[in-house]
Amino acid sequence: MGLAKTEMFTDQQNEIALFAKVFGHPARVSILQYLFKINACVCGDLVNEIGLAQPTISQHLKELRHLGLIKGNVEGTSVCYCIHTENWTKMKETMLAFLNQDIATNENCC
Amino acid sequence: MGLAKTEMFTDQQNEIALFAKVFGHPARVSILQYLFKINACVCGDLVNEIGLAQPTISQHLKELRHLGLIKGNVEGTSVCYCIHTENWTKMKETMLAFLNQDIATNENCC
DNA sequence: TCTATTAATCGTAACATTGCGATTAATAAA
DNA sequence: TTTATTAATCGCAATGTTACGATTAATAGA
Repeated sequence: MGLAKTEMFTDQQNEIALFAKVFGHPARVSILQYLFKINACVCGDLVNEIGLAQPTISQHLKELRHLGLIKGNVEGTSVCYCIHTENWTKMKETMLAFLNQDIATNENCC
Repeated sequence: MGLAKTEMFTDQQNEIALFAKVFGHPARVSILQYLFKINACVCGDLVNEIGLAQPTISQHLKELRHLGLIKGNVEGTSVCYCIHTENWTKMKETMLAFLNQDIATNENCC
């Protein structure tokens, strides 16, 4: 079908999946890493930096913005993007809780 | 097109995206959480636990297995699954490096 | 051997994602 | 006002994902 049956999962599980999904494309990973590296607003040069067409980058930026992980503000004809630090921290807590689940090694097992 | 242009990204970026992608569905998040909670091999009852059809669960398990995050061994007519702890730890390091990127608050910015 | 049980695989329908050319909207500069 | 610049949006083709009924394969138990 192509669409997940979100109603059978908890809000937390759906939230983790939503965040993970947005990291599930190397272009978005690359955009985020670049924004961290530059450590400032980036006005436009993401297209040159990443190497995908302008509409494609714009679409990836939109997804990141809609999840709240980046913010962009208009500056003349260009738009400046940077990491939304508060939301990034919140997202990180959710993801860390998932990744840091404890594994008490079970001997009578696989 | 539906397929990412992986050749324009680093191995690390593609790896992060691959791990994130597999977490990008609540059923797989749920399966992993259950395996952690039970903390043992789970023989078959994932279908009852999650609530999706058997072929669907089997497909999700296959993806988790192919990425190496779980392992399953045959036990009679059933198959027992559990977390692949070494690989989980490796994956965690990769993801943590990405999530923990430093944000030096930039004042002359957004 | 026959039958039940369990899980993988096949096939397919419905929907989502990715990428980009073309266009549009908004502002700046001339 | 006209023209350039920048980024969003539209529209679409190609491909991927999700879900599940039906089938198959493998083994256990009668």
